[in-house]
Amino acid sequence: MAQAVAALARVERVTLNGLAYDGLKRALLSGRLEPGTTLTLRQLADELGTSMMPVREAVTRLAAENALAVLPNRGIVVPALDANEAADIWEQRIRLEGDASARAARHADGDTVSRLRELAAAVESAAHAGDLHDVLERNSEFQWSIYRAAQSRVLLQLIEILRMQSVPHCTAALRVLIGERPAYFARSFHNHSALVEAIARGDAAAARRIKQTDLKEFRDFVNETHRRPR
Amino acid sequence: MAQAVAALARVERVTLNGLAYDGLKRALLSGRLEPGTTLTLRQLADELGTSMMPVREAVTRLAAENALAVLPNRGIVVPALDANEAADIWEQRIRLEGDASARAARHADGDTVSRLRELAAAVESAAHAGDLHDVLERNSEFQWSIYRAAQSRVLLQLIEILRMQSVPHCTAALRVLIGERPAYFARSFHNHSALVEAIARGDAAAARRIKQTDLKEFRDFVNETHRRPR
DNA sequence: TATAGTTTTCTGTGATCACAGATGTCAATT
DNA sequence: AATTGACATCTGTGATCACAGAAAACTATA
Repeated sequence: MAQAVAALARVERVTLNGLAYDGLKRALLSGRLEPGTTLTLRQLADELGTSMMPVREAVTRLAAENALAVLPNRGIVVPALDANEAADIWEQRIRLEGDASARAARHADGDTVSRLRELAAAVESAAHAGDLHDVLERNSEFQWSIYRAAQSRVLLQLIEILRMQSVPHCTAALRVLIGERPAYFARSFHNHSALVEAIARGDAAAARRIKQTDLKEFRDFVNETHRRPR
Repeated sequence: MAQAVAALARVERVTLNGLAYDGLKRALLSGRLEPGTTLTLRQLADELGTSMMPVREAVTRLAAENALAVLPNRGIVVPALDANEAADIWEQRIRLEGDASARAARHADGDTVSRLRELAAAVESAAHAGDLHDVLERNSEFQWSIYRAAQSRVLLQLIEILRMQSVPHCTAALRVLIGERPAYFARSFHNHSALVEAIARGDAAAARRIKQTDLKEFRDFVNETHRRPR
């Protein structure tokens, strides 16, 4: 009994280091940080109310994953991707997130499916309400729920790494698209419900295809935006 | 001119942190660390002749990549994989290392090909000489040269992450196999030269197929060994 | 007024120390 | 003799400080 309690208590050990890491990761994955944004350890430490130490380790971890870059004596920067790197990342994202969607279709049980339906509905209602920040937040929650449903730590790790590099590259384009191409989002929501239904009936091939089509469309929009003269 | 010198000097900035990271990464990728091996920060710091600080950051980075695991107050351990994780890693390794081989076939120039021929020959001669440590070392060098020839930072990053988790899982099996199944290695060398020749003639599909077959055979051997009662 | 040289400030890096939690040792107790 | 308790030792975590390098600001010079 005492052992069970201890096991529960040990589920997650909170460290300032981990807190800083999660915070930065969330900031990257949610698109709050764009390429070129510069940070400093002391500034981040002040924001967290801690010393530089925990922030340092968090930044080091993210730098190891190429999500941040540390400039010798000039701060920390969110790196920009060149065209080749971006293409490589898209290729792998499309494959891995397609894989994860297919696996989700194979592994998802009834509870997971109904949870996904709720999340997809939440995205759509947020879109109708016109709250763009809320749309992005809930959309992110929806997609990660699918990837978690794939029940593969490895897949999740690889997708996280690619997304942390990819999302900042997309956010500027995304902001433009939100203003100019609301039609794109409507289609994306249609894909969402089609994806959930494919998962619901265990159709792995369809789930992969829908997710990959969705990602490719998004990639093309992002590329188109980047090609524009500013 | 002074700028050129500065640019050269800036190519790589040596930090103790990076030194410790590279050292541990090499140890993991070369199979010198097996699952269950425990380390401590102070011990590693003593070995490097530095303070705990650089080692800490290196370990944190590797822990973020799931190559090491830090136990709260009980040291650092090389994690063991369960069957599901191992299967997932194999699946992704086979895909990504196949991708990399195919890309190497598309991108490799004459110099790279002749370098690969040399490295493949070096593996074979080390095998005939019977120096097992040397075989593994040169084999590793050969394979990474192919992956570098793929000219994709992203692919290389993902392969590194998967290999750091996978190699320790394989080493115990590998040691057994070296003793009992030398025939396996002979076949592996044949695959090596076939792979190099596929790359030389720019046959991406063949390069992928050969690499994937090679990896699958190795995976099957490792699994077979793990299934044995000890 | 423009430019070259100096200084000041800010950066990440590394060392040292204090601390709390977990483990293992050893003795006292039943 | 087995078990429980206290204690010593080990661990990673976090804070504080010193330092060298790079950029920026400032000053003196032409």
